[in-house]
Amino acid sequence: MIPVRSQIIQLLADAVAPLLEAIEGATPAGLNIELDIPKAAQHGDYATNVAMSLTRQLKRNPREIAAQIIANLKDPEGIIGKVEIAGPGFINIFVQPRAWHGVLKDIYREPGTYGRQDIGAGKKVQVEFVSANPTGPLHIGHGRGAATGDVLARILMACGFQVEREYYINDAGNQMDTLGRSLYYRYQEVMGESIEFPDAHYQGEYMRDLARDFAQEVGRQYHRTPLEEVLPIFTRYAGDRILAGIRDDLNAFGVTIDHWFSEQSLHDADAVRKTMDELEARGYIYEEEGARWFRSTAFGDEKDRVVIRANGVSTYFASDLAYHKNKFSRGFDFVVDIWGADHHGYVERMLAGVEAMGRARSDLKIILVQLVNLLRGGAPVAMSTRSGEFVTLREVLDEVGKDACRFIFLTRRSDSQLDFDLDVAKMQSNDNPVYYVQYAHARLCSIFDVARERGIACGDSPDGPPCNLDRLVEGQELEIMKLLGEYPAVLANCASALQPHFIPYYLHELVSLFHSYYNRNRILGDDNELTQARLYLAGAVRQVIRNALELLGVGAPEKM
RNA sequence: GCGCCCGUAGCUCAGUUGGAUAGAGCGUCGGACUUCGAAUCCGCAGGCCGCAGGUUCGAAUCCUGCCGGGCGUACCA
Repeated sequence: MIPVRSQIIQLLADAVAPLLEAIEGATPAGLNIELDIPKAAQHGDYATNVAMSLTRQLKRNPREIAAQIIANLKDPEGIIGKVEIAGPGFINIFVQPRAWHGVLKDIYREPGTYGRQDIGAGKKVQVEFVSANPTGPLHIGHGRGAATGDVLARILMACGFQVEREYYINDAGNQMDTLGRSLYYRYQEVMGESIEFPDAHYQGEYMRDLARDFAQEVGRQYHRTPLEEVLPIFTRYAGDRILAGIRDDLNAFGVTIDHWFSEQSLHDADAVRKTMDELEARGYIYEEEGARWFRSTAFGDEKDRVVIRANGVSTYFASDLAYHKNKFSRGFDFVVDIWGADHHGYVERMLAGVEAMGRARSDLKIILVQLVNLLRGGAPVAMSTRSGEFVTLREVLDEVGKDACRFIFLTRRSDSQLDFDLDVAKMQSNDNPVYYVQYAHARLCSIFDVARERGIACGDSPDGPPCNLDRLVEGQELEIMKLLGEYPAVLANCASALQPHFIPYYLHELVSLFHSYYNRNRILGDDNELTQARLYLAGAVRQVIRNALELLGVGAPEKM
C-alpha cells in the first residue's frame, strides 16, 4: 500500500460504499475517487469532490452527502487529522503530520524501485517509435520521437507493463532504389566521372562519405558498370550503413531498440497479400477503377483507401496493415505507435484497419509528436533530407549534450510544437532546467559526503528508523514528504495519458522545494537527533530524484 | 474548401477525464555566501487564459461560431 494518498482514497471509498448500496443500480466498483491537492493550504492537504459528483445518483445536496461520508469515515491508523466540508461540497482533508513518515519508510524499503507499481498487471505492450526511413541520418525531429518513445517505454515498464521497443524499417519501395542510385552516382564521381546528380535524390554530404567508404571497400570494380546490373548492391550497402548509423546515434542518445522490424520481411513472407485476403474475406476490400480499395469508411474514415494500385503494386498503407496485423499476432495487449505529427492524416485509416482486423480501436494508441523547429540564434534552420541541408541528431548531441537534449524534449507535451534554438540551449546551459535538477542531486550527494567525513551515522532503515522523525516539523519538511508521496501518482498519470512531461515538471517542483528548504535550514547541525532526521529526509529526496532521472534517461551526477 | 493540432505573463511552456484566489522557467529590477555546493535562495513587477455566445452550483478546461498559426488532404513513403 502506497502511503497516505492511496490510503485516504481507500478510506473514502469505504465511507462512500454504504451510501451507494442504499440505492438501486449503483455501482460502487466503478466509482473513481479523485483526490486533489488544493492550491490553498487552508483547504487541507487533500480535497475531494466525490460528494458533488454523487449528487445526481443520490439526489441529495452535496454538502449533505459530504456530511454523510465524513460520518462513515473510519481511520484506524490515525492518518487523518481533521476533515472539513467546504464551499459547495468539497471534503477537505488535513493529514496527521506523522502519517507522512510512511512515505519516507516506503522509499527506504525499496529505494531503487520506489514509484514502481503494477497497474499494467504484466500486460504485453509494444512501443514503436522513430522508424525513420533508412535513407539518411536521424535529425532533431527524430530525436524528439526517440526521447518520447523511449521514456514512454520506461514509464510503462515502471507501471507493470511488459514492454518491447520496436523500430519499423521502411526498407521496401522505390525510395530504397533512389537511395541506391544516389550512392551509385556519388560512387561514379569518386571514380572520377563528372556526372549531373539527378533531382529528387539524396544529395546530402553523408552520401559522398558513404561513396568514399564504398570505393575503399570495393575498389573500381563498378566503375561505369550499368546501373541496372548493380543497383541492389548499392542499395543494400547504403541501407545497411545508414541503418547502422541510426543505431549508433540512438545508442548515443540513450535509446536501445529491442526489435528491428523490416518492411521487406513482410513482403518476403507474402504477409501483405495474406492480410489483403483476410480483409477481403471480411468484406472490407473491393475493386474499382482497376485498383483495390480498403473500405475504411466503414469505421469512420472520410474516404476509402487504395491498397493495391491499378498497376498491381501494393501501397505503403497495405504494408502498414500487414505490419499491424503482425504486431497483434505477437500477443501484445495493445500497441503504441509514435508518429511525426505530419502523419496525422493517417491516423483514422490505421485505426480503421485495426478494427477491420477484429481488434478494438483502443488496442492501437497513436501518439503524435509535433515537429521541432530548429533555430540557431533565433533564425530557422532549413531542413530537408533530400537537399541534404539539415542538422543531424548527432550534431545536436555533440553541441548540446544528451541530458539537456532529452530534458528539453521531455519537458513539453509531445503534441505541441517545439522551438529548439541551438544557441539558446548552449548559452543557457547553466540555467537549463536539467542542470537545476542535477545540481540538487549533486548537492545532496555532497551533503552525505560531508556527513560521512564528520562521522554522522545516516539512518537508512525502513523499519523503526534510527532517528526520530517527529523532529521534522518544519512546514517545508512536511511538504517535501507529501510531494515525495505523490511520485507514484505522477508515474501513473504519465502511463495513462501516455505523456512523459509530468515527470520533468514534478522533478522541478520537488527540487525547487528542496533548494528552498536547504537555504533556510541546516541539515547538518549541532542537534544530532535533528540532523539524523533531516538526513533521512534528504536521502529520500535524493532517491526519488535518481529514480525519476533514471526514467527520463538523464544522468544523476554526484559532482558537477 | 474539408480535417487534425495549437492559441495561457515580454519570451518558452505547464495546467484541458469541469472545481475554490490561473502557475513555472527565462528575461527586467532589488536583496542573501566567515557556516552542508550561490549552477542556489528571497522579493517586486508582469494576465479580458485568441474573440463572441452557450451548457451549470462552478469553464483556461465541455459545445457552437469566428479570428490567427502549423500540419495534412496521393493509385508517395
